[in-house]
Amino acid sequence: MKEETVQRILSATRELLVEGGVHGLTVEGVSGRSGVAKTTIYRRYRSKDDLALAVLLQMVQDVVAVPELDDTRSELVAFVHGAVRVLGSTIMGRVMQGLVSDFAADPELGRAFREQIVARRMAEVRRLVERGTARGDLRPGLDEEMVHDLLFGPVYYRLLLSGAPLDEGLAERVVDAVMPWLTGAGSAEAVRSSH
Amino acid sequence: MKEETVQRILSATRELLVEGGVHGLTVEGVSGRSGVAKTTIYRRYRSKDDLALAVLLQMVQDVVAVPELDDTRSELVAFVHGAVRVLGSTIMGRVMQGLVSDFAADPELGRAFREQIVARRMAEVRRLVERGTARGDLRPGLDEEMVHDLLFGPVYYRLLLSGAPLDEGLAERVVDAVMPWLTGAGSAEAVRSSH
Amino acid sequence: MKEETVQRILSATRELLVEGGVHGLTVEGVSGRSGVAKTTIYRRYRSKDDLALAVLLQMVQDVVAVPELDDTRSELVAFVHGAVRVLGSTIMGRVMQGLVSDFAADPELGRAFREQIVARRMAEVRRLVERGTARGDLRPGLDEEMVHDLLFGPVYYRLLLSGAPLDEGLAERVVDAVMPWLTGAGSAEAVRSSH
Amino acid sequence: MKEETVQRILSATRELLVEGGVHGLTVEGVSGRSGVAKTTIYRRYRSKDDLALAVLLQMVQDVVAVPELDDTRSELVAFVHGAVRVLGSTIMGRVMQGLVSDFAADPELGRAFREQIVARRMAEVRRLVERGTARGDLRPGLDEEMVHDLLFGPVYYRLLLSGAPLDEGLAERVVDAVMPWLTGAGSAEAVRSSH
DNA sequence: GACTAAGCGAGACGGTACGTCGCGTCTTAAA
DNA sequence: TTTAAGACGCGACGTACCGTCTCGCTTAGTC
Repeated sequence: MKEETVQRILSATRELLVEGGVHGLTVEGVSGRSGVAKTTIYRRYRSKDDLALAVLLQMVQDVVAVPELDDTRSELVAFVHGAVRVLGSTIMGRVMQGLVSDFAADPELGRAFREQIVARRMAEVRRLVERGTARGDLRPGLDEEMVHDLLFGPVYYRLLLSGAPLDEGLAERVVDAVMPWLTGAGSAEAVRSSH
Repeated sequence: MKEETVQRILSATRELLVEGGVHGLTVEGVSGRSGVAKTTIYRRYRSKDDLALAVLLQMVQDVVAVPELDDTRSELVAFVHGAVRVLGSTIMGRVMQGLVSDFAADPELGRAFREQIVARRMAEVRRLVERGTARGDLRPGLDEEMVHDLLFGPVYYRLLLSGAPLDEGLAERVVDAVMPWLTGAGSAEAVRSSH
Repeated sequence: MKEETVQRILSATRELLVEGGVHGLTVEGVSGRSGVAKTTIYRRYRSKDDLALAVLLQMVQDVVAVPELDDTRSELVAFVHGAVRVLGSTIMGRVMQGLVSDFAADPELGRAFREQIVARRMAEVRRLVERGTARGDLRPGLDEEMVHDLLFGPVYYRLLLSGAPLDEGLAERVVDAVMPWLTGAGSAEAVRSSH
Repeated sequence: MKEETVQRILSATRELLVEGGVHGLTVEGVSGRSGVAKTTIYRRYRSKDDLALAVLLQMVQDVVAVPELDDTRSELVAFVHGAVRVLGSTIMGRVMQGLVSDFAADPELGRAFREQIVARRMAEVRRLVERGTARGDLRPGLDEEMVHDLLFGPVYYRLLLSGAPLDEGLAERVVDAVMPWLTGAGSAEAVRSSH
């Protein structure tokens, strides 16, 4: 399969996504704009969501990587901030909004998304948590999945449901809210016994 | 419009939502099953999403209410657990999955959802936080929106993206993770200075 | 269903048939030329062959009728000549050529053709033969189906296979060749014993 | 082109024709089943009909030949019966049904068919008529083309249009119906003057 | 025995049309 | 007036084959 063809498809897809989101994306449109036959597109992508996902994955490749910093809090902020930025100021936000319903409707697609994005993010969380624990920044015994959900849940909640802005300080505010639990400064037990 | 007609429409809609989610919901189907003409349905609901939203709102009416309990932690757990339960074990989960993309695509719809559901939940959060602060359960100066996002973000993240289960203990785990921050047991400053 | 719509469809179909035969007939083309949506066409006609058949039937309505004449030979000539003329000098010839393969491929279509055209023609043959026998023009005991096949077989053979022309005198030549058998002037037995 | 390749192509074609007629024949299918590349097939056959015709011709090679018998009637019966049999009980019937429309659509193809099959049959008719006339079995001055049309027209009419069966006795019935005219036992003039 | 030229397999590709789905609009007649 | 009934235009879907093309890999035939 010709590499050039793939690139033409993805470029056209990206353009159409910018212009009208996943909703405005049609295989016919991509075919028209890219000059690639509809058949050829279907040869490679099962559906228009598959196409959109491909673009999304292309954009996310580097988002997951988090540089090693001095302290865990900064690393977490950088990590979350990566998501906030890409979701808030690129087309990825709109694409995510448009795709999310299809993750549930098309199991294959959902699986792809979870494997490519959620799982990677999860692995990164695990790595950061381990490093943080080793450093003594974090308390031992953390439930990494919960860490993950708490860090990114709020971000996606805003993007998908509440409509609240993904602003600059968001990542920091989220991390700071979770930090006390992460460090164990105020354990659940302590809290429960505090009244 | 006759009340009975509305009820027949909504019943049929609910049935179809159960059977095939938002994706399997078609105005034609509702018309066929309810015996109400398509025209009549369109007179009342701008689109099929509008219909689905109507059903969703109907189901949510009572979900937001949280009984007054002895301590704030229990109240929060009850509050979050309400969402976990309704999203995890009724059709509301599937309906939400199916609707969420349309909230971004159809502004009117998104606005309706935010006003009817997000805003109510937000108000409830505000009420709980105020009461908790008054009681001394919570520290003063909390950012209610962040509280809201932290409590519900993880739940929706699981439902919509990670596919992780909405299990029984989820609400409690989330609340316990946020509590330290809520009580101020481990302030961000404390954390930052802890290394 | 609006009568006007049907007429627009059939007119466009007829035009396209004239221009390119059944091969050049496409539902999309009919839709484009008639201004009737493709969907609507499919609502009424199962396939493009069904469409072509409809046009063909429309043209044939009056072909089968044969006026009552003085003698049977003239009636038969008129009958066969009707077919020769319509197949040789209208689009019906091309349409028949284009459809015939589909009669075998699509049973429904073949059945329709046989019921609407073959069976009617057969009935007419039967009528003519009976009248002829009653008159004394024809011998009794004729196998009407064989009469039918002998009168029209050669015409269609030329149209579909040999490519020989459907000229003016054809009907007469065919009838005259069959007449001896029809009248019994030279019975098969006589022939067999003649050498 | 290697002879073996041709054979593999034709075998696969024959199989596919058996399974689904001309309609079920696709170049892609032939390529797949024969293991011969599509390109190679197109190098040799202009279209799928060309392919089907090739198979058809291969089968017909020996059908035209008629053994010399004692009397002309028997020869004609044998001749017609050859066609009835091959069309009625081998794939040739289905192939003919499938190809006939293409004879009109593709001039090249139609010409090939007429030259290879119709013309040969025509020549054979001419030969039989000449011999029959010489023998005194047939009257002089016969229009051989009409003889041809009358003998085979009914057979193809049944195959292609009326759907009537190509049964055992058909050839004999057809020949017996034409014999009076062939022998001149009842001349057209006689018939016309008979009332 | 190496060297070219042709024939071939593999399969990507542009293209046309297919027949289907569901949308939302519109018209008509009855209640 | 409101409704049921349903025809309609429309846009897109995903599929099937078509016939063309390019690319290496054989495989002879030629020097």
